[in-house]
Amino acid sequence: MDKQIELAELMFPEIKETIGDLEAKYPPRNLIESAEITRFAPSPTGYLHTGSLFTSLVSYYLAKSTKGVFFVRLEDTDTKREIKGAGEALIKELKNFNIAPMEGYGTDKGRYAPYEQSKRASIYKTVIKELVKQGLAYPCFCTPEELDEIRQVQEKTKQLPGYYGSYAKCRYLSAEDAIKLIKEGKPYVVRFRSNGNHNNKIRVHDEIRGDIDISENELDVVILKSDGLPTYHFAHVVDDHFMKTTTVTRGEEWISSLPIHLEMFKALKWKAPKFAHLPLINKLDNGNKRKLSKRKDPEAAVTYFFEEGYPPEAVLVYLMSIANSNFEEWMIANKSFDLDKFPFSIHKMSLDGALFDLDKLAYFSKEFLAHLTADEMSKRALEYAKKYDPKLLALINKDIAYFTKIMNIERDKENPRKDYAKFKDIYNVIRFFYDDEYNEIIKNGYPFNPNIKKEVIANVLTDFMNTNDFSLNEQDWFNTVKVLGEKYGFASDRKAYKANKDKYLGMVSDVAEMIRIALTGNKNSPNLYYVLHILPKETINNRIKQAISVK
RNA sequence: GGUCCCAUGGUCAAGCGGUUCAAGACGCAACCCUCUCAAGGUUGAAUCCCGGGUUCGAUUCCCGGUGGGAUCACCA
Repeated sequence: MDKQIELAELMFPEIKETIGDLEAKYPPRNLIESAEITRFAPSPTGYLHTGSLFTSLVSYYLAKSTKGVFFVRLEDTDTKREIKGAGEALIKELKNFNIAPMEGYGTDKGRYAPYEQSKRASIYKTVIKELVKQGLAYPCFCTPEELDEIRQVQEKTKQLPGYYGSYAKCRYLSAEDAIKLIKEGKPYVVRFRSNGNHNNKIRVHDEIRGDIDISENELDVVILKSDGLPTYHFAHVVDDHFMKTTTVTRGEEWISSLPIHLEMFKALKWKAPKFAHLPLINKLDNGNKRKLSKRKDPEAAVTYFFEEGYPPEAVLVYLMSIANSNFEEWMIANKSFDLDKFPFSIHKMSLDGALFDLDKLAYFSKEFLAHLTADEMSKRALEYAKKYDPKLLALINKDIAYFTKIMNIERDKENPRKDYAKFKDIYNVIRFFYDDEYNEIIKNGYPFNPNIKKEVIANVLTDFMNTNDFSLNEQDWFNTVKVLGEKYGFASDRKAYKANKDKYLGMVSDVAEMIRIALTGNKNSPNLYYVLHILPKETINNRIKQAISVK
């Protein structure tokens, strides 16, 4: 036993604290019993993943709905894959979605600091030192080649792969031999000594899946890498213990390593937190469902939503509709997009992974954008354009009041227009309002109906230009269009036209189309009445003249 | 391949042994409305993976199969 202590001292001479000291340093939280402490623990290896956003959303609202705490911890122990600045970017993106951590990394709050694992090395070592003393962890000197060999043998003989039992050579090394090897300067990792048996089944409870039967862990997993940093398995156990996490929320892919974590909690005599393994968000690929992949799917990174100009609120609402399917009905019943008011329940989570549905996102997004005021819409569009859409920005910058007027078209109605699912859509819909863009649109001609004679079109448009009354309300104005049409042989309504097609050149919709094409260069546009009231009168006349002259 | 998870329409899903002709939403189709479009309204097509049990009765419970997913690193 003395030898064990000697070994531990040799491995961690700088560590003077004990686990007891740490317990004193990180006392229990002072919260009501039902409060859930959740966390988001990303590694800074890239942009925020849509799946991570989903997990964060669930974690955040689990904490919020129980008056608990949602904190963020940076899992930056993989120095090889780490991308500089990714941690800050992750937080920024999270905050953009209004999922602001209440504590930890990215905030100035939290008494369980540090919240970056790279700064917690001494904590992990303190725990490992004690584990070594107790013989529950040991140094392993096996080389990658040796490990490879073991695996090959196991594969050939169809045995459970991994470092365990008789394959775990170093677990049988005496403390003396280990001391000798360390003194010789042999590089090593630290492994956890498992007492489990793969053939034993244990029943564990998952907050959203219920009971799961899994095999005990038998592997002597690495807990401290040769670079002195812990592996995920160990860091998770230590951090979630000392940070007092009550429910670990993470992706389903972690279920298979749950036995490892559970065994470590047990070995350390710590109470394990509850676990909630969330379904993965999938994507249909060639008829097969698969995990949303950062490499293949643009929507896997949340930056995609920013670039396209989906409002974060809509993304969140969509994600919530996946998390709690009753949310959608609640949202409709309460006419509210406010997730904070929704009674979220982790127990209503679906068990299998949803396919990411951009159509549905677009639907929520249209709803959301349509219910913004024109000023809000305009402001947000400007923010978006500044970052991602220079063409749109150029238009907005000409005259923001003009742009806001355009955004206001039929916005205050009971059923507002739903032209935009994302800010990226705006440019194409509204560019005809600007002369340069208009000229660009008509460069290749006007899409006038070839069945109507050019001079008829010219006559109608000229007459319209000379007689249009801008002071009328929408209904009265349109009646004047009907009258105008009748003057040139167009039926004033569909019924009349259908009843006697030979008698007419067309109907009022054909007249409206002429005006529309002259004014916008397009066959489609928002309600003409509003277009006429936004375009300057001079512009209207110029465009009509231009349309007539070009033919 | 071993292990684990999952299985209701194209998608998200209600359902939790017996009035449900199996909700609702998105999408799709048709029609209505309509100056076009975006909407809005109405209607419609479309689902319980298969096979055994248990039961008077299974979409619902159990078992097996099939299918899909996840995981098997000094990555998280």
